[in-house]
Amino acid sequence: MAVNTTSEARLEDRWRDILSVHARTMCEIDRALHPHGLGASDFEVLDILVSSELAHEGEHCRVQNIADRVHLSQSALSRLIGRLEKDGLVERSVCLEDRRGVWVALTRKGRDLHTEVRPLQRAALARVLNA
Amino acid sequence: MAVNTTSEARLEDRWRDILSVHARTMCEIDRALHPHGLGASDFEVLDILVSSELAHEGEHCRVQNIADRVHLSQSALSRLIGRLEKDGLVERSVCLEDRRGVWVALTRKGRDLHTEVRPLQRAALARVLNA
DNA sequence: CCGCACTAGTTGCACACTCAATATAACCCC
DNA sequence: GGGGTTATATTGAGTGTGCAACTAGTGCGG
Repeated sequence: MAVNTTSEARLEDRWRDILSVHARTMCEIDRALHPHGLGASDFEVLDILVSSELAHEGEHCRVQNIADRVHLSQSALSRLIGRLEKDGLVERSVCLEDRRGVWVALTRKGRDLHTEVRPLQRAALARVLNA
Repeated sequence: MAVNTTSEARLEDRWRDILSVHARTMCEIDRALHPHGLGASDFEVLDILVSSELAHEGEHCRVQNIADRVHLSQSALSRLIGRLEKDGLVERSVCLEDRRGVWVALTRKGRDLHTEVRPLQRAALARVLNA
């Protein structure tokens, strides 16, 4: 039982740690990106789109593919993409081969903004995670 | 520069890891506690109150002391305590020695609910963190 | 070919969160 | 001791999120 309670305590400590690091990093990223009109999740989606472009040369990416990589509900992601589109950072278009799906593609503006703010996000990561 | 880019990539990977573990654990805890009318943050506050009771024998705790331990804004915490009070789990009273502050004390119901759901939260932690 | 189950994405709704402003109380220094 | 500053907690406004319901499209089996 003693073992059990100490292992439980370790788990708790670890969880507290995760909570703390998560909160501080999130906050730091938001602070760095907010002046550019982006939140942490917005950047994450932009980042995924860029890396996806590099990976398979395609300019577009299904919403589904983004959803797999980001920890957001379908609806939150849908609205997030809606906001990015409204800001002219991405474009949506129906996927012809499966008309249930929609393609999401970066615009020039989106790509530019990403290259602009990427260093800021990385710096924020470094500040908190290397502390 | 090569060093720089790989260390950056490590940072990114670590961040992705934190994000993933955080999301899954949060979700698991919420799922376990929701049937009892609590969210993860609610439980965390209850847990803090219990441990504070054990620590210095006092039955009450300043809002400030809770705020130091939980990653929420002042206003979010105030409303959270308001909800707990509405549900009869805690009681608020003005702090006599410093009348700016307010005491927060567990009710019997709050203590009971905590002992009831604590194992569930621990189990959720174990499920995700030991995976 | 039609129906039926399944998948992809969006929308309505409720709710918790943050930021900024506010109220009240305490501290402090002249 | 009174006026300015700081500390503590609450409230108002705006926003993002998750759940559940919904629409549209696919594909399989009879």
